[in-house]
Amino acid sequence: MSNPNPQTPVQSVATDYGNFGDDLLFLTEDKLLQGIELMFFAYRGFTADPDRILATYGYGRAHHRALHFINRQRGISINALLDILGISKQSLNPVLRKLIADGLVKSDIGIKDKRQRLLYLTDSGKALEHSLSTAQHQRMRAAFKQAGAEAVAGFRAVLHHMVDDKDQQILHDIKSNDIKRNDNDT
Amino acid sequence: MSNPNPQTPVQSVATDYGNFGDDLLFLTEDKLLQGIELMFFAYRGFTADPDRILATYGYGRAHHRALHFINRQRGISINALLDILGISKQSLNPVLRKLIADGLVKSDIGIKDKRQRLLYLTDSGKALEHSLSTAQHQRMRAAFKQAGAEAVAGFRAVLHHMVDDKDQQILHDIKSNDIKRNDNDT
DNA sequence: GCATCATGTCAATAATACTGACATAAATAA
DNA sequence: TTATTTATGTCAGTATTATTGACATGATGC
Repeated sequence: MSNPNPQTPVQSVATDYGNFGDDLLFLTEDKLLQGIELMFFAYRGFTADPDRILATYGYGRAHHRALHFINRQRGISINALLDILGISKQSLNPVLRKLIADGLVKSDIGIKDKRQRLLYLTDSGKALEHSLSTAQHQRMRAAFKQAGAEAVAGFRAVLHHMVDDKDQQILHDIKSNDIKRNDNDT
Repeated sequence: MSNPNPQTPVQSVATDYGNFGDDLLFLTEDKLLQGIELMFFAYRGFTADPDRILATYGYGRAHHRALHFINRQRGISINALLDILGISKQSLNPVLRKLIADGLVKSDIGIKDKRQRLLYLTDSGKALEHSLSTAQHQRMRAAFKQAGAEAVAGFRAVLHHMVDDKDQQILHDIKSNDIKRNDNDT
């Protein structure tokens, strides 16, 4: 929106280097603008299916995120979960309290450090998490399939570069917690 | 997360067709899971810079979205804006009221239909919107540049397929409101 | 004239976040 | 051992963004 009047086209390249050819056309202002709007609408699609399921159980997106990362890192401590979620403990508290009260999450006292509470999904927690991730996987799988393998690699590359520096370490840690895979990772 | 025990790797292809080769490895469960987490962290990065700016002015993300789409479709009606944002008029009301009271948005009576209120940014509205979009463009431009033109095409393709059907028309309408461009779109 | 439409507004509620303050128990440093 | 720090839990107060329901006004269209 640096263009004061979008009724008239601006195809200038959005760099300090000037435009030396069609190879930089993907950096034009209108391409960036479309990227922004795609992020907005795609994220809405991304959350739509889980949101519908959550609503029927009386949960929200915050519960989803907690379930997701507890499932992802079984036995995660409260502090580690707070770091990933990027919220205050006072914000997480009622979410976690409800999940524990409803029997979806259990909290064990830490082994090495007895101050810690280590979080796990119960069977019903796993069941809900599974139904949420299934819905989300379906949409993503469909998008991946339609776009193709090469597009998916591009999608991953761009998103990865969009993640804030402070979150890169978290993202890395989560992945290194993963199973060693054949490593076609990029 | 359909895998009951993520400690053990599952490389099965996430389709009904079975795995007939490495060409479908981009659809494995762990690739989908990474895609989901990338969306989560990338969206957080995507909103981080504008959020910081908005906070200094006492505005939130809802104000940002309103400013963005009013700037994008100058003279947009309340109803059209509500359709894009996907919220109730009661939710938009206080947001818009504040933006108008603060002199960032002005609302004119419709020309053809005098019931309508057509929304425009004032000069100071344009200024704030510009500072927000500049921050967001910078991050996206950096991500685009680092990932490269081909990756950006893939990013766009995947996100486009992730947008909900009900939003595809909206996305299309917004784009067709754009200036005719050389049309290297896809 | 009368139903419908576009908008505005009030009230009540909910989810999700924040800060500040204080408590407890465990670990660790002095 | 004592003192401090750390991990967690909780209460109170507040803000943003959303919801639904209800009602009002003025313009449009039949």
